[in-house]
Amino acid sequence: MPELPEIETIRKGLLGKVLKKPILEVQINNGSVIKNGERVFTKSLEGNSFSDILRRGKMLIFETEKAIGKKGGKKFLLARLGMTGRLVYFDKEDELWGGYSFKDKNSFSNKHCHIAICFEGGGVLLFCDTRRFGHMEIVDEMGLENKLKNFGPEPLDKDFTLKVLRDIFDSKKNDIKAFLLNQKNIAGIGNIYADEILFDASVLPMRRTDSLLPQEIMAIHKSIKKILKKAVEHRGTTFSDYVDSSGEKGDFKKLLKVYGRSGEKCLCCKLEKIQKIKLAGRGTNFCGRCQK
DNA sequence: AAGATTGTTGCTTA
DNA sequence: TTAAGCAACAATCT
Repeated sequence: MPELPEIETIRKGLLGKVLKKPILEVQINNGSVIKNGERVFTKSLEGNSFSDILRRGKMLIFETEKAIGKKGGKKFLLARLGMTGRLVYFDKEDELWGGYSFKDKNSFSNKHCHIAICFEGGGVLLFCDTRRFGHMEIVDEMGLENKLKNFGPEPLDKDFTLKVLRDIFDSKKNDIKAFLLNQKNIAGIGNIYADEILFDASVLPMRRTDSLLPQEIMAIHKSIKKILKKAVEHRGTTFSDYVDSSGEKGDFKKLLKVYGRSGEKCLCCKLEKIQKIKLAGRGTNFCGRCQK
């Protein structure tokens, strides 16, 4: 599942590949992944280029160079990858991991490849998504502002202090697992890292937020920073589908301590087996001995 | 062959 | 007004 570390890895990879390159054409294989009309989408991109790529939580923001359209103002391409979305870039002559290719007009190699953005010089950015939870969307500055309102703070920013986290906890009463998954509280944490963070902080996922002791909140704050930072350094986790913009897998899977390890022995106490329950509608893995 | 997989939204309820 | 809880979505794998 692409979460903050995976999206950040994709962002950094694409920065060196697509910036400032003129977009020659946009090919659409399956328009249902585009929230705009296909014409608006294509018109906003063709003849334009990307001047920067930003990230907010799990959302990628491609800033375009030129203002296009009567109203004026720059447009932004928003990309959300959902569960199985991929954004892969390759030059025409390259063979790509997973067997994707895009050689000529309307020749998508794979039915799960939905959009191809073709650059001058032969480079192609492909948006693929088997389960189609992902979306792409063109917004103007107002639209972008509205989207950004839905996100809590960026957990790896310096501004995300212990005090900030404490303030977000105020008036919340759900379990800590659901709290971490809610993008309005903190941006970018998904199911894998929520479980890993809580294991690292030695806090049980079903604990109510209003029952947490000050030192437990401190531990959670520390673990959020630690786990996400380490996962970014390892270029994310590939559990099933995730690959980066070059088609490479992430390296963090070998450092997972609870996610995907239910029934196996806890790596910390080496006694208890990792349990799996359902919380906030999601599979939730934890050690009943190490987490309190 | 039914059930599990998860990010996000939108609806209902408190 | 704000938060919690949950179903729905989509396709594939076990």
